[in-house]
Amino acid sequence: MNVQKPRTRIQKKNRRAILDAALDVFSAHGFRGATLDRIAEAAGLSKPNLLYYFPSKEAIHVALLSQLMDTWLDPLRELDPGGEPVAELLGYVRRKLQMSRDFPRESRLFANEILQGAPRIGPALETELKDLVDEKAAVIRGWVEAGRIAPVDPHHLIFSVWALTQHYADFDVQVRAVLGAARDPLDEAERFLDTLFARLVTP
Amino acid sequence: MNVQKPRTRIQKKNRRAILDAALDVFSAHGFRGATLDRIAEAAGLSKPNLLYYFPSKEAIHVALLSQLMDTWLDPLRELDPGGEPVAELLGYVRRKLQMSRDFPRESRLFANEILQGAPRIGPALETELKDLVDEKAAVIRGWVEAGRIAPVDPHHLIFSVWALTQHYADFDVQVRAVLGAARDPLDEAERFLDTLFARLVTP
DNA sequence: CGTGATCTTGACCGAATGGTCAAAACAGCC
DNA sequence: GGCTGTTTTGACCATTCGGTCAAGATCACG
Repeated sequence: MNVQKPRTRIQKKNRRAILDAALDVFSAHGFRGATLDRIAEAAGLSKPNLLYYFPSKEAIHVALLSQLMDTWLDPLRELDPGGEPVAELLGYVRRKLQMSRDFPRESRLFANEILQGAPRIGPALETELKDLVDEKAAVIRGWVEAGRIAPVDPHHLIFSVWALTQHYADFDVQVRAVLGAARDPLDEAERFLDTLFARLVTP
Repeated sequence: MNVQKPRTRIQKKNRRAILDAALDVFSAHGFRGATLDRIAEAAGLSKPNLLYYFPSKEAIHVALLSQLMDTWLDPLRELDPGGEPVAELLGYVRRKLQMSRDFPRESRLFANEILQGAPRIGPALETELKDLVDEKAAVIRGWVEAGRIAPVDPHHLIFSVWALTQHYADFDVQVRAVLGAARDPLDEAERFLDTLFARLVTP
């Protein structure tokens, strides 16, 4: 199976099922903690059948990560240099938080990878990621110099968006343990982060 | 070896060496990714010798975590209800960031545990951690109601301190990849976070 | 120095795990 | 129905890993 693009209906369906199952297992147990048997079971396939569609456990992991990188940066890509600065930044925060809500598994998969020192997507960080961040940081710096937002380091501003939004996905267990069952973390986070970033960047 | 407190000199030395080596390995590879052989090698002992001091891999991990929980909450414990609110909060941020600088391995160990759903310290989150946070949150709420700091949700304020400070330890690889080799992330973070929280809580 | 307790290790074990393979089952098409 | 390429699987393998054990080395102390 060195098929890059699934051709048949069955291939498309099974590759989807495998990647979805693998996302479950990898994000919950990390790369080493995940086993092919568990992934196979979750996907409703036999282990050899898994390995018919992907050459190795590593290949599944890489497939997930590279697929993730794309969508992961979308919220930042949408930051519009021509828009109203404060509204643009608050919109970015809201979009990023929405990703924590919609794709917590992806967030944890990413967190796991970075925590282990990014052995598989290290290179992509220094190219794809850095390039995009530098580009948007320049935009933000422009806004600062024009006096349209308060003076802040653009890179660390972006880091703070990542840290704060991803925290609610990655540390979900902790957040819920502290808040108690009655409260909705993500709902409250939306209001809190709105306030936080509004105070931070409004001139 | 059901010794709780090391008695002899050798025991003290070797248990220290093991826990330090285990911290290295666990924080870098996660629980499942860590092997007794690696830990033993890093500690300069043979594997059976390891298991003379600790009954199992799990026991080493638990020992690390419970030892960690203690020091991990120190910065928050020191938050003084009688102090000047803004200075107290900024001091908390600075202390917490200092922990990311001094104990990045511990931070990653903790992050790994929470990411996996806190299978080993889950209970401690809902008791020890929650109790402390609730207590300090009440203090902060008092400050808000007295008009001494700007109105913010105390729990999410604390979460934001955790998220922002731990991000620089846990996602170090990513931060460095984006910033480039010439910049010192922690140094810049200190100034940035000072600004951020000052703007957030100053009435 | 002798002796009992502490410490260390080589050899080994069973279970789990990533991966292989050849053969069977199946799908699509004439 | 028969043929070809695709899909599925049971049986199997080599390695890794957590953990055991019995015997030997070393230490503390009278």
